[in-house]
Amino acid sequence: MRILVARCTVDYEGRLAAHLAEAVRLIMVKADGSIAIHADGGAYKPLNWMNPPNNLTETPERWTVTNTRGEQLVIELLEVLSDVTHDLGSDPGLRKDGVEAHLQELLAADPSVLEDGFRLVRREYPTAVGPVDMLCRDAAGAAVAVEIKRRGETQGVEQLSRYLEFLNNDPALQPVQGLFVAEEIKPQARVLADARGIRCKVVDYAVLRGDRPEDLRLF
Amino acid sequence: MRILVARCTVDYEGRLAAHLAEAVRLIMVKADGSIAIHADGGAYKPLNWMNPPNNLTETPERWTVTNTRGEQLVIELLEVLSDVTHDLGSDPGLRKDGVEAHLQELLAADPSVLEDGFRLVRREYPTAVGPVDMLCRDAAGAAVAVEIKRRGETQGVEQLSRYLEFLNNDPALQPVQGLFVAEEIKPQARVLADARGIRCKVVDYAVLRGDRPEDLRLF
DNA sequence: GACTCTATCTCGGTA
DNA sequence: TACCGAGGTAGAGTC
Repeated sequence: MRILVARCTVDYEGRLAAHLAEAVRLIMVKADGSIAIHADGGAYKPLNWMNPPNNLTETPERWTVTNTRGEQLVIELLEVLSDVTHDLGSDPGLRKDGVEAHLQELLAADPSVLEDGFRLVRREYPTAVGPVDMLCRDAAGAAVAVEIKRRGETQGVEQLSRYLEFLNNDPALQPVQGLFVAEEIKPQARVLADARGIRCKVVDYAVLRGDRPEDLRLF
Repeated sequence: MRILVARCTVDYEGRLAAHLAEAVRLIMVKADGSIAIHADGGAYKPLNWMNPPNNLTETPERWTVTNTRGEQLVIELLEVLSDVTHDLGSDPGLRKDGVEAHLQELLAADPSVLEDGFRLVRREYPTAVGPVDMLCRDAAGAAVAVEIKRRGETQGVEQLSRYLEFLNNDPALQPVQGLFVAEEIKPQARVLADARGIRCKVVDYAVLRGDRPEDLRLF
């Protein structure tokens, strides 16, 4: 990884046009050829960047970075304050716990959490417009399509609506109800779900995993 | 900005749990207190990060970063290869041209571009499921809900469908037609719009802005 | 390669 | 502050 600190201006032409006026910034060139330009604020996003693969043409005053999609980044170097290179080696990568996939696994393992008497028919139940996260039968034997999200937004309700539209064309299943499950459900998503006759259920990943019994959450 | 290159392990506990095994990485500490940890690949995303405001507790072997939302990042420093600090000063920021907002402004300024006789009722017209980009009346006085995108995809059509569903419940407006406007409309989006009775209109930002007259685009 | 969906999305706007 | 939507979304998985 090459780390440059320099007073510079930057121009990007590609999916849109963007310009950075003169200032001191960090320019990171990674082993895969990617380039990122950071200011001294905002943890996550570089001001400008180019994803690999890139072609870098370098002169002392100007770097021109192009890629195969017709995007171009031009860095005018007015003053280089530092220019160092470190060999970082490869990274073992990030291990995560608590994403939507884990939520799905826990709910599939015990669907009765969603409602008494629920039993799982199939995970990733296929429809013509994509797979439903879970298809269940309730205590009365009626089919229920379950869509699971970490954050419940209107988009997820739309997704479930589409699945229900198709599932309700299957004589072996119909009528199919909808259940929208998330750790957090936004007001607009709830309004839309109500309008579509879809029920909502909020769950807690930590509780499902058994870390914190439900009654302890009162504190 | 402080730039550390170090062999380290990292643990994050917050919106989810994540772990990074031992490796050499770049640790960036910005003036606003934000922290980002980068590997030598992937231009954009740090492996781990903490957004400001943060509280950083530092010992030679361990950094503990916490914020007000109960998130915590712990960095175990096994070997520090470099530790430098640069004063970058403030950044004038990024100027962008060609985003959706600019498209909206130009169309709001002259809705007749969309169709002869169109006049604007209101931008960001509110509904229970979110605001429509523009509500217009056509030459005959009929209401038209307009959704504007840079890239027209099925999602945008779904969005407009949702608005229309609710707008058509308003006796003062109904019947409300839909018009989907974008610089580029994907085939699938067009098919879906047709199926929903929504009209499509392709516009060109440069032409609207007046840079390039329509007839010059033939070359 | 194109399409789909998630994300510790980030970031900006607004009520 | 919370909510909403755009983004050069990026990045991962699937077909």
